[in-house]
Amino acid sequence: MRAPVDASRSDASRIASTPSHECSMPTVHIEDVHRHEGETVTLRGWLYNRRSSGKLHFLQVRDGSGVIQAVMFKGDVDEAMFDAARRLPQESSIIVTGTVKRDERSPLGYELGIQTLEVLQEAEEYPISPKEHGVAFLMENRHLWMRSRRQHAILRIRAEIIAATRDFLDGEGYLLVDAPIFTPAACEGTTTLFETQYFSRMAYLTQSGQLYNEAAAMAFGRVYCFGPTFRAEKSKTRRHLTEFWMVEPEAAFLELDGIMDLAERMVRSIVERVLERRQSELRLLERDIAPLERCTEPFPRVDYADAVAQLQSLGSDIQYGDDFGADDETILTQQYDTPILVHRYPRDIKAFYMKGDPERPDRALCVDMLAPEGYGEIIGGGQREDDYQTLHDAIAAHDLPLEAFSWYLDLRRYGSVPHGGFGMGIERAVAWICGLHHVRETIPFPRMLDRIIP
RNA sequence: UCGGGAGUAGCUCAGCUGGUUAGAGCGGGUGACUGUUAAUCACUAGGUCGGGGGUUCGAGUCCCUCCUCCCGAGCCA
Repeated sequence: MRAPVDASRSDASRIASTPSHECSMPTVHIEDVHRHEGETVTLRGWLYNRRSSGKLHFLQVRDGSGVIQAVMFKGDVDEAMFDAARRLPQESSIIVTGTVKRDERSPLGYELGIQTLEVLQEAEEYPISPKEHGVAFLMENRHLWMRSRRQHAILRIRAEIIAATRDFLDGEGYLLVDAPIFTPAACEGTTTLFETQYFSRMAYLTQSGQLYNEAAAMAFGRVYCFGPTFRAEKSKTRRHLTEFWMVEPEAAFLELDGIMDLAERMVRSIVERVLERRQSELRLLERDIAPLERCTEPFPRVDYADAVAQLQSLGSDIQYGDDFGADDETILTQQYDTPILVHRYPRDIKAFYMKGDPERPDRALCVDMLAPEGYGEIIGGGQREDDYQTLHDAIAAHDLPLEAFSWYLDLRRYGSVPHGGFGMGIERAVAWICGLHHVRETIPFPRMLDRIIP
């Protein structure tokens, strides 16, 4: 669909020299131009930036797959086209046809010698200029900020991490069985839930697919769910979103050591795949990849009590029984080169469904994976309580409504087995792997305490 | 929710102990330039100093209040 032409507006509408967007020349994506050296091709995209030098214009053209410099010589095109190109605003939508030329001066290695330029829409003055901007302004313009190189790199790595995660779990024999988003009650009593009207009653947005995953694991053995989760906590930190994506594998007959093995192998395979396929994106983000490359080494497994003792010797005032503060996590992970697995936290600070450690009854068979470089917890999981009466009592002790959990208790009545799993927060994993300061850039449209627009 | 910080041109910021007509760079517009890489150079337009109230001869500047955003804590993935 072409925008209506305003005859009074400009030269731009007059320079259209091709009758349609389906052009006679082969239309290619910028990421593929290296396969068309010497050929005349058509690119469709947007004007990323422009520089001029008298009788030639350098148009940076982007099409989502990459950016290429298209060069227009005054002698090669008619005067109206040359003049229109000179005044074409940033982010105008365009179709350019020209010859692909190898050029050592180009970062891409190739340039396009322009023969024709068609303007689909002359953009209004674009708010994001190729200069510095503040985070608040960029977040307000997130729908446009997505067009920038840096955001492309991050969101491509996000997609790679998601693909790598799914490929890993599929390869391990785990079946995708997604959990619902509307839920009747809390999965974990502690966290604040978003309420929503569900016809004549209230419902809540899920904060974890785990309970449903346990049902699926009893049906299929090894399963995972992958979807958005919601936390209505008033957390304002660089690690928190109110809507975030989580992948949660869960398996029957999987006990704590197996859970830790699975988490470690999964994270390693994700990191290796990003290092293998997203080198250029990591480079653009100026990510130091040395810490990522060390993830091929085994991840240390640290007992909670040993971690507390270690923290105390490093000057923390943490006491046995406390959860780690943000500083504690940072100090602890700085002692290691790889992610670490901290296991067997006190039961009192963990959710009701965690299974107790038979050897140390005050502790749970649970594990958190803490990323290095101060990125904190990226995985939390553990073995689930599989005894009917113990679970029943735990639900009651946490003041949770038993009737809402009757189906969950059924899983302990009909062939209960030891089982467990974990959840990995996608955005935290992306922030760590990309080396970002804040998770808000790791998701296309972040939802935070004070931001729901755009 | 608590503790700190910030709101001045489209953007990034300067503006001193209150003083006359509020500045710069970038971006926009106009012009110059045949290899620019956040191009450069010249000229030019652009402001309810976050909103409201107060103190004062006089407020961008001081006080009160509200709003928005940033950083950190708690909680968590």
